[in-house]
Amino acid sequence: MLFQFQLLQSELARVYQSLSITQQLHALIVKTHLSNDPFYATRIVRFYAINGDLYSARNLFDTSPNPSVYLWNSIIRAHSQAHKFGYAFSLFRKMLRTEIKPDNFTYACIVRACSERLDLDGLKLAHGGVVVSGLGLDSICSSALVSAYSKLGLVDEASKVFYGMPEPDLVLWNSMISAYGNYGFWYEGLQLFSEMQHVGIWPDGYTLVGLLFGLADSCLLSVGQGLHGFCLKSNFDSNAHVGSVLVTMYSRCKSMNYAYKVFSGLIQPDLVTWSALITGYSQSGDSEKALRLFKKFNWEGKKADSVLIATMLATAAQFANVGSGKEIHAHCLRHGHESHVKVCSALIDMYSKSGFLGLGISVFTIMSGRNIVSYNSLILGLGLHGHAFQAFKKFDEILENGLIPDECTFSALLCTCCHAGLVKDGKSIFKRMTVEFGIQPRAEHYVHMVKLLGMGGELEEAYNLILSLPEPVDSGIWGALLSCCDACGNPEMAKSVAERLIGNNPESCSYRVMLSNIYAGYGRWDDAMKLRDDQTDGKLRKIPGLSWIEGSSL
DNA sequence: CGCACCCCGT
Repeated sequence: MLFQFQLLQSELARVYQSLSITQQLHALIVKTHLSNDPFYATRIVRFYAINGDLYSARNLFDTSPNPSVYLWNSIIRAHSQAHKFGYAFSLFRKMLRTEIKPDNFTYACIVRACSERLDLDGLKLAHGGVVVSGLGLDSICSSALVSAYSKLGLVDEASKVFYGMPEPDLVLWNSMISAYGNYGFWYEGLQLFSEMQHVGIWPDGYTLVGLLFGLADSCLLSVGQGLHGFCLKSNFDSNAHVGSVLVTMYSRCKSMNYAYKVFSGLIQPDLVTWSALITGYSQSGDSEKALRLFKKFNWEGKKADSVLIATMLATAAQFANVGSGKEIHAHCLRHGHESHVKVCSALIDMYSKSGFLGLGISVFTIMSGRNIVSYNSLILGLGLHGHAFQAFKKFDEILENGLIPDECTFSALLCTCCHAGLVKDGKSIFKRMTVEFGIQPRAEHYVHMVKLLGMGGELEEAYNLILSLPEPVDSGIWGALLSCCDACGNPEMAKSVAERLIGNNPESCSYRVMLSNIYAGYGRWDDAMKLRDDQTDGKLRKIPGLSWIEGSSL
């Protein structure tokens, strides 16, 4: 019987995902009473989880007499990977009441779950649990904590965890480099890149993905090329993720020739990589090429997802003619993408930009399963095109239909007010959101409020609003103020605010990038380039062993 | 006997 289990298990590995083989295994261990051994139960629970049958997994778990820590971990992980966080946490609480103590894997899973459900309070509690359990110096928990804090925007918290570790392993270095990368702190990333090699840890594909992603928005082509050279030398370029982030990096730097070169060197570019390239062309204004590539993508029998479809609709919106937009619309009806929020709002956007707002509204009208999310898309669609009155009418309709507006609804309404310059209405809807609907404003709401005030000429009030927020203030909020200053013809204020930010964060380059992008957006190329040069000026030389990065050519 | 942490697109 044991032999039969092993046979079936190898069969399972061969066929990759099979619910029926899992069920056979399950039946087998029940028949042979092997299900009393948590080792077998653990494997089956995992197989059920892979096949998305949480009900059977839970059933097996509940009938297991002596769950081991492994079995607990797999059932908790099964639920949290399926985003059933409520079940995952209640299982965890149940586990705490048993003899079995959670281990580093349990906490890593819980920590990750907290970050995915954007639960900072939960994360802090879990962090406390980690420390109390004596796992504060565990590398697996620490990596999970670094990533989780970074995902919730708390890079400083992440670095506190990182620097608390006496001897970080490769994964921990990677987590911290990615954390910096997520927020465009490329300089900090490169410093770690140098340090890790100094202490004898060799980077892998993850390291490079984190570094390159951090570079993508800063338009530092020479540094990107240097790292690209490093990838080639270390054979990381065959790594699909590295290839994908290289395409993204070059695309964002508007260097489509390089992006295409990397792309065509990949053996099997995946959906994400195709999207990165197509988006690159679309964003660089070459919508013809983006459309041609999308057709090629389809000819090769590949399946687009809703994100790519939304990108294609945005691409089609760039054409004066509504024809290709309608083609993409037909494509998305054929493949059932029209139920996606992003696709719907892209459709509404595409039609209204092509001069057919009516068609956009009818997309909303005929779509099935209209909910608060679809209302949000429509409100945003109306708002983006200056139909503020209709947008507010739709808001009333939401309330009349007994739907409950969410934070995105208010985001769309605030955005509407921004576009229409309705400062008073914006202020009042912001107040209603917090007072009447009890919604805690998020960074995006403040971004809209800052823009609303700023574009209405009340730069001082916008500035004071930001100063009244608790630290750390999201850099996007500052970015909104900076672009308002410039748009209001007050680039001097932008400069002084940005310089103050740069002064307060001398080690961080992201504010330089922001100010540089503002200058670039207004065609002030000299100012922009100077700031970008200032980013690297002398800085790379300060990092030991990295002087090769700049000026290395491919 | 063995679960695992880090990475890509608007």
